[in-house]
Amino acid sequence: MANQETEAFKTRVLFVLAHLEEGEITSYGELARQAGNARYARLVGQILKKLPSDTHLPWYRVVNSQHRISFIEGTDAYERQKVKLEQEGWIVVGQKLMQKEAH
DNA sequence: AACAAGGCGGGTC
DNA sequence: TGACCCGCCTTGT
Repeated sequence: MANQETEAFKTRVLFVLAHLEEGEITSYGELARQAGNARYARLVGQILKKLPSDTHLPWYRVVNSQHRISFIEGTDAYERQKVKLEQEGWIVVGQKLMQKEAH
């Protein structure tokens, strides 16, 4: 993938991310797909990882395809994401994310 | 230059 | 359900 293309891809990823609404979640693969390259899920992870810690972007609305938080359970990052999601109506059952009201 | 590791995903057994 | 493997691309060493 050419450098220029990579940049464009990143830009689209951030754009899609910025437009996720409260309570909505997506996966790395899905985000990659929406940004135009379904097979760059890993790249999405790297992009999110590099976001500034004070970013306003909803990085926490991105989970993996099994609907699980990708950080290792118990780590700070994991807890931060969990808290954020819980504030938006999600709960962690077992390791899986589920909506609080629906069922 | 070579290799390992990553906030992954899909498929198989 | 869980443990693998394999493809993907970028980054770090």
